[in-house]
Amino acid sequence: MTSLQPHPTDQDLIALLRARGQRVTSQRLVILRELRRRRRHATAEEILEAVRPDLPGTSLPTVYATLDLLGELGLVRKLDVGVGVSLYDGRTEPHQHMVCRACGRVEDLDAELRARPLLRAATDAGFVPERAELVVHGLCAECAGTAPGPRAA
Amino acid sequence: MTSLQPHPTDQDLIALLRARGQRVTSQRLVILRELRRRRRHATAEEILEAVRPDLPGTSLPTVYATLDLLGELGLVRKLDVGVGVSLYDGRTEPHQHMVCRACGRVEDLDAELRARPLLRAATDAGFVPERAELVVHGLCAECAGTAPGPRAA
DNA sequence: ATTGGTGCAAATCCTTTGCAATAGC
DNA sequence: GCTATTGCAAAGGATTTGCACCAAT
Repeated sequence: MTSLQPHPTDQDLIALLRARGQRVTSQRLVILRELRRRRRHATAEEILEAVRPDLPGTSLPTVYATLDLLGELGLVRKLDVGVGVSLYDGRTEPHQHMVCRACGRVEDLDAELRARPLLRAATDAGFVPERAELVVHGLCAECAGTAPGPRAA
Repeated sequence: MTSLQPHPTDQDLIALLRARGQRVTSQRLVILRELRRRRRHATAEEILEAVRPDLPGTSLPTVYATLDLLGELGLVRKLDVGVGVSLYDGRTEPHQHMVCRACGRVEDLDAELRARPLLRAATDAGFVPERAELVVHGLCAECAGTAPGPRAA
C-alpha cells in the first residue's frame, strides 16, 4: 500500500527521483512546492498559472507530466470526481471529498473512512488495493441554502 | 437522499416521466431496458451499440441525454473513476468499485460501506449529501498476477 | 557527450451544443 | 397542433502525443 509522505521536502523529491534514475528539474521542484503551499486541490491549469512567475515559459503538457510523475511518487493525489477536470491534491493527510452537483465545487471532508472491510473484500477478490477514495455527492451549503454560520438562522 | 429503485420496470419509468410532464419515448424505454439487462456498468458508446438493433439511427447525443435523464430519475448511476470515460451503472443494489491503474478495468466491489460517519460530517458542514461513492484504486488480479482460483497456487 | 525533459503545436477523445425535422401528447 | 426530443454536424474542452531543442547527469 503506497502511503503519501507527510509534507514532502525538496530533499524527499530529490531522493525519490535519484532512486529511479530520473532527473531533478526546476519544474519538478517548483510544482511540488506549489502543491505543498496550497491547502486545496487544483487543476493543472491553476498550477500552471501559479508557477508561471517562477517558471516562465512552462507549458501545460509539462505540468501534466510532472503531476503524473509526482503521483507515481506518492507526493500528490489525482482526483477524478466527475466535474470534467482532474484535480491534483497536495494535501497528504487522509481526507475525503464532497462534490456539489449544482455548482461543481469540490470540498474537503475530514472524517475517518473505515475502509478496512472494503480493502479486505478487494483483496479477497485478488485485487491489490493501494488506496481508497470516497466521494460524497450532493449539494453544497450555498447551493442548498443551508450555509452554516451567519445566516444559519 | 435519493434512492435507486430496485430493478425498475417500464411502468416505473413511465410513471416518473409523466410525473415530470416529460414524454415517454422508445429511446428512453429501450435504453432503460438495456441497463436493466446488463450486469455491468457500460460507456455511452457501448449502450449505443447495444440498442442499435432496436433503435436504428439513434445517436450518441441522445444516449448521453437519456442516461443523464435516467440519472436524475435515480434509475442509473453515473460513475467517474478517472479512466477517461463516464460509466453508467444500472445495477441498483448498493455496491462500490475497484479500478485497476494498469489496465483501467473497473470491477464491482460488493462490501458494505459504512458511510454514516462521513455523511454526518458532510451534513455538519452544511452540505446536503445524496450519495456516497467509494473507489478502491490498485491492481486487478490479472495485472498483479494474483488471479484467484485455478492458478492461485 | 548522452539522453531524459521540456516547450510548442497539433491531435485525440469524450461530451455538449445548435438547429431543423420528428414524434409524443 | 404544439413543443419536447431526436439526429446530425459541429463545437468545445481536457489531456496526450510527436518532435526538435535544451539541460541534467
